[in-house]
Amino acid sequence: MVTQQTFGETLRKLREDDGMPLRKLAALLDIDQSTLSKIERNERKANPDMIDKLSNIFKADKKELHISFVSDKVVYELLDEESSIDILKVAEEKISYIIQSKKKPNAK
Amino acid sequence: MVTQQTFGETLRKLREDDGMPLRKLAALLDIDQSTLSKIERNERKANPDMIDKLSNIFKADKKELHISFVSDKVVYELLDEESSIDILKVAEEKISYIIQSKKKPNAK
DNA sequence: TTATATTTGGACAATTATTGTCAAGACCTA
DNA sequence: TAGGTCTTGACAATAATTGTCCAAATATAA
Repeated sequence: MVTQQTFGETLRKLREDDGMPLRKLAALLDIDQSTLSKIERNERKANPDMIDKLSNIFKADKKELHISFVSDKVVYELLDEESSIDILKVAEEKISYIIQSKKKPNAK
Repeated sequence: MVTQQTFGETLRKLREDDGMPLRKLAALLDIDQSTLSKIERNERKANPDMIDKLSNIFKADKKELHISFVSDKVVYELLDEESSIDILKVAEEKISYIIQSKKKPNAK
């Protein structure tokens, strides 16, 4: 398994592997270059709209980018938590339960 | 394993099992009763300060309440997501990686 | 060195989200 | 009806997020 990196790190790698300057990518994404710089260094959260554009520009898998993006938000929320792994387990149970109830809506 | 319930549902159960009216619990927590009503029905997020008070009032396990509270926030963030389980897995990997790097700060 | 390109930092207003509060309405039980 | 309980919706105050600008810093090349 690949060592997990943040969305920003992923983005920076995509861009640098492509040899594209930050300034140009920012223009393509129609955002300020300082904003993009901050996103790549995890100082700011990305905008979900970016994902579609990024996957087109760099021919990257859209779903992977999306998962990387949202999981970053989750991690950010748990950074100061002690029991973060336990919290994720419980969150997973809750979500599984919600998904299940959607499938069998008449279950009590 | 107990079927997972939301923080609000847990709270309402604690209160009703105790036979305490919402109005009174709101007073003990020093919040408006309409706010508490909304929290119990998951219309609003609870304030983390509530957890200490609740564990004292109902002699409930503070850590469990805390995990229930934070995991709710995570679930809320993933409600509209399709790949929520995948996202949680990735989030867990990222956090494990972060925890690990804290233990061995000189690892590359 | 100088010149040029690139990236980062900090401040700021504008927008959006969250929070606490209130009062009225709905619900229930006697 | 009356009394207690809970819910609803609206609102202002506060806090968080977002996008933008421009100067400072860093890197690259000549």
